[in-house]
Amino acid sequence: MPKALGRDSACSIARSLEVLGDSWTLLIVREAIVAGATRFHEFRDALGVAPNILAKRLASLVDDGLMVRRTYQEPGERAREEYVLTDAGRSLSLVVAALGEWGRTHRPRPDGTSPRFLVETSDDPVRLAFVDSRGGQVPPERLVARRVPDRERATEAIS
Amino acid sequence: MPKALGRDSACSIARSLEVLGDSWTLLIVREAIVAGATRFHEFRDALGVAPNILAKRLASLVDDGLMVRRTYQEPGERAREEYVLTDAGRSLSLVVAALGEWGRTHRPRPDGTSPRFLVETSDDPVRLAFVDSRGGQVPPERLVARRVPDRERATEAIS
DNA sequence: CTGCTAGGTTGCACGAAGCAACTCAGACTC
DNA sequence: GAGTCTGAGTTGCTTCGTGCAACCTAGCAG
Repeated sequence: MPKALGRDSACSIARSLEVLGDSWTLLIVREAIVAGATRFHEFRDALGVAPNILAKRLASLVDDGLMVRRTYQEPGERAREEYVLTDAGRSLSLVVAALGEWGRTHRPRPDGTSPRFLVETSDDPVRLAFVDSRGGQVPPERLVARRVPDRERATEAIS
Repeated sequence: MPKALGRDSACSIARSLEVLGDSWTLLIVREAIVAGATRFHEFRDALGVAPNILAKRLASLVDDGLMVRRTYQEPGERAREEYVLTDAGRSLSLVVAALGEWGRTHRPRPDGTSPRFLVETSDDPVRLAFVDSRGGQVPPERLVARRVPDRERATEAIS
């Protein structure tokens, strides 16, 4: 976690990375989104992460509002803890999908696996794409990037 | 950088994070994509990163094939180094855009700025979206995630 | 009352991050 | 031709987070 840009940079990417900068965090989120993991041991077994690190990361995710910690109890079992994604956490699926597509394309492995996102009702696989205001897809080569104040979007919508 | 999943995990996201896991790396890429930065001092001044860290990150980016280091010389100047994104580096725009949208939505700031991607010819702003095989947009709530072997995509295309 | 399992906590060792200071080489100034 | 400015780093030191292993605790099973 870089200290200089740190906690409340004006840049939205820096603010995202403040929460997600640690790579375990994104892997935990990936596991929750893709595999539906909710329990401590599911994350630990799937990722091979040390328990102290996992505890700290899960606590950060709860602090940052990406997950909620809930106590639940199955019949005949004792009370357990589970970690469930919030809306903010679930909406990281765009980031997870982008990372997955990039890794699959630019770091290919013959035996690789990737999270794929499918339409719930039809199992139709989906991709990530840039779309313009009329809903048409635009290839990345035809784009330019520019840093813009966030408020301009509201102004745009009004004017 | 997590050691356990580390260098050549079967998961494409873990492989992406192996390269991008350090948050400085993504901020450097962001700066190159959004601001078009190429020179050492441009990155240092924009990000406030310590020069030893920056030198190490840039070297990693070159090693990993996301950037190339080139010597150039402007007339009347001595030879300088510049760092230019490769295709692999430029295609991180999807990841950068996803992080920017997430930060803008879930970590809003009144004085925030975000990188926006615009269509080169028309200045029309674009968004990131999931699209199905027919090019229609699908909201994230209607998706399920599943881990799938990468090869199945090739098989899909054939069958 | 012993073991088993889920969900952690504690205690070190080591490597990376952060900061400041220094280097080096070419061009420009006087 | 001595000083100086500027870009592009390197070196040294300190501190903080990561990784590993070991330990702890609550409940249920036998």
